[in-house]
Amino acid sequence: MTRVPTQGPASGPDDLAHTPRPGSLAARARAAAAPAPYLAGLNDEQRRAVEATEGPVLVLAGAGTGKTRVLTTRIAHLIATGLARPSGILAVTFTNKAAREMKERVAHLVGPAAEGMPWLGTFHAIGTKILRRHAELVGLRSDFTILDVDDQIRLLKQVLQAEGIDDKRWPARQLAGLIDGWKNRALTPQKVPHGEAAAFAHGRGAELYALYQERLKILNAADFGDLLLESIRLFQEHPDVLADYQQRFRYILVDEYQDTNVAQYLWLRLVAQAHRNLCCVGDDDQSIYGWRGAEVDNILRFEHDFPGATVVRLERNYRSTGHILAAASHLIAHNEGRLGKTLRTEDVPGEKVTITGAWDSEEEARLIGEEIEALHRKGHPLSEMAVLVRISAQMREIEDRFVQLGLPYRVIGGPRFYERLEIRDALAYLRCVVQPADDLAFERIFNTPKRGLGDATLQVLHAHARAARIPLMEAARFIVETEELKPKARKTLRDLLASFARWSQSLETMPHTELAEMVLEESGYTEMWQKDRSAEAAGRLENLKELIRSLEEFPDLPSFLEHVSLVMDAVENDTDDRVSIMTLHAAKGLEFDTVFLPGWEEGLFPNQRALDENGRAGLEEERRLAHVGLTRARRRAKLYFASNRRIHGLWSSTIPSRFIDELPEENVEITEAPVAYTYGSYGQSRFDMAEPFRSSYATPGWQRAQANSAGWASGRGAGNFAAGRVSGARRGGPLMIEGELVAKSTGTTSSFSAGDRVFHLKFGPGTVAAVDGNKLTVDFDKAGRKMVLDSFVERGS
DNA sequence: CACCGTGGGGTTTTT
DNA sequence: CCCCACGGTG
Repeated sequence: MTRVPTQGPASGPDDLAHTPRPGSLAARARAAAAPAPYLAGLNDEQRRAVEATEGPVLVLAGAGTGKTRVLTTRIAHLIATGLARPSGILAVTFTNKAAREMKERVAHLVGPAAEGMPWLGTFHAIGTKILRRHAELVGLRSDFTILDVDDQIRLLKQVLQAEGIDDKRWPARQLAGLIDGWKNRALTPQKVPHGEAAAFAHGRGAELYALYQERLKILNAADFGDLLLESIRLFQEHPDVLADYQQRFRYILVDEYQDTNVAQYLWLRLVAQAHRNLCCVGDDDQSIYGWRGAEVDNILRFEHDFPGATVVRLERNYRSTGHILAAASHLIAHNEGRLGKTLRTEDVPGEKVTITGAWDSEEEARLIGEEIEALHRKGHPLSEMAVLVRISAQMREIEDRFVQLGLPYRVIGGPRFYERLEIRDALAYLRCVVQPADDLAFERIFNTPKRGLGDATLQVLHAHARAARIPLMEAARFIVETEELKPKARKTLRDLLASFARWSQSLETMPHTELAEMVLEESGYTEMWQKDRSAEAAGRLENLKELIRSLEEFPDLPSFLEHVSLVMDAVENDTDDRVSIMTLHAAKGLEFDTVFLPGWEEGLFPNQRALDENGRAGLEEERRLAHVGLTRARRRAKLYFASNRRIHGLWSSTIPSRFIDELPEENVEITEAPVAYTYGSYGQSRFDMAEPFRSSYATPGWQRAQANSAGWASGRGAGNFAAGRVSGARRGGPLMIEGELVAKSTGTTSSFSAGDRVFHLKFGPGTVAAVDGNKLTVDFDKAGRKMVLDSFVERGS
């Protein structure tokens, strides 16, 4: 158990603040030793982390201990001392926001010298940059497209369909999840463990994964996982390329190391091998992305993986008051798998963490609203308050209440700008203009707005595209010259193709913002929303305008699209005074004066599913989440639990979270139970007991949770054995994704000649009258003379 | 081909 | 309870 001094005597005036007062002993000593201005104000450990430039370094930085400051100062130090040029430093973050922030802060410290830190960015951005330079070595072209999750699922659906797998029983989404997980662990299709592959479509998981990868290569596309996985493959298969980057990156820094997954770890290890100047900063107690493939083990094993590593612990917290820090530290001390840090603060004890029980979630929302209004009346800005929830579904009730109260709020996270329907449609148009071979983009918009081109038309396009191994739009160009489609569809499609050809031509001659506007206008996309009478339409039009506006910040369309596919968030400059509402996950890295934490109930938090699926590890991750939540607060942390909550529409009674039991008595204050609550005879907790603090695992909460999870487990997992292989679905050579029409043509030359007897699926038997490239004029026995594509006929008698 | 009704399923989320 | 995706109908 970690002991946390909450109000011990301050050890000296210098410890009270980041910056020693000028003239103080410490300041004078520092000035004498090394007058580098950027080092001023660092505490001893922070300074050690900055100055230990050589060899592997692990900085264990607890919440609020100045982690970003250490990273940025370290970069400044490397540049200022001449140890490295900006281009010789590799600095990796997880989010674009973190990358942006780091860039700004480095620039602030070292001025224009930091310009051009070309290798500061997210894992994925850096992976992309490297891949584009050597794309041909991994079977891509340098202009490969990056697929988002939507595209990925659409593509997988096609693969499943082609393989005759019922995507009801085996959803593409699920397969996408599996593949994602495999990629996170750097598993290529060949390396997927047999047992795991068996979990999908009767053991065909790995095979489908392989087929998906083939399709990606054909489309000249990479998904997010590939950005890393393919660069690993590049490094492994081309040691000369790897050696080049190893030499280039003299110093490597990694932020949020606890969030790295296996692929990222392998990638780092490859790149860091030569100089071994790898500095990882992280906090094992803030690892909350295990479900997404993050491996806490990476940080726990650092000293083992990089022998001789310097380990620096940053334990002085500059953010929270004593009570909050003590509560958070005691809570996290219940975890076993941790490196262990003892957070200290020299701040005042401050207010105790409050715990409030509500009758139901509605009352909980009401109490939070009232508290916020009370604080606001006392002069606390709303922007310094946040409500942090475990799952997004909790937000609506809170929002409803805030709306009723007229309390301004903003939801952080949620569907992001570039994920909105209208934005993705607009982007798909632009992708088609820039990259006519982008099949997934074309499919997305080819009937948006509705222009009468439906599934039937799409199937015809697909059939020819596959047979001829050409992109959809190219296939369409052939098809509109024949009579495969009904005249109406043919004309519509021809017009659409003509538009795209025109737009693509304007790429060179027209400013890209104007072009984008023109595309949306002429395609009828803008008009579609103008005509729409629904409530969202106006907002969508606004968003489209915003999209055009943001285009101005880029030199051309391709660089804009690259940015979008890697950076899914748009920068918010909302400076209004509003309360923030977000999930605990979204809150990592942020801080507020007052933090409201509703929903601390068994089943919700810790989340039942996390417990069911990951047992003890799941529980520990939930506890880290609780720790993250508490440590977001500077002055006030307010916990809530409800005795009744609606889960999937059904009311059920709930009991307080075991995490509440794990908070030390002396740091919390149980606020007056609201009247309604005393009527409830639900779930005993320490709130109605004489002796409140017993072992957590003996509480009714724990026992009930156990009972529940047993019940859940037994109710699951039956059935799933009937998918069967659809008979007749053939699988051919590597490029035969679908066992349909036999590929005979590569696009322009036909193997048919006049007089051949042929059979067409739609028109029946006939005789070839003339051949023009891949187009045939056929006299059909029943349908008369038609112009068709050779890929739609078979040799017949 | 478009619309509407039903049914199933429903953490957390970045890149 | 609420959102989505699919299947049937006009």
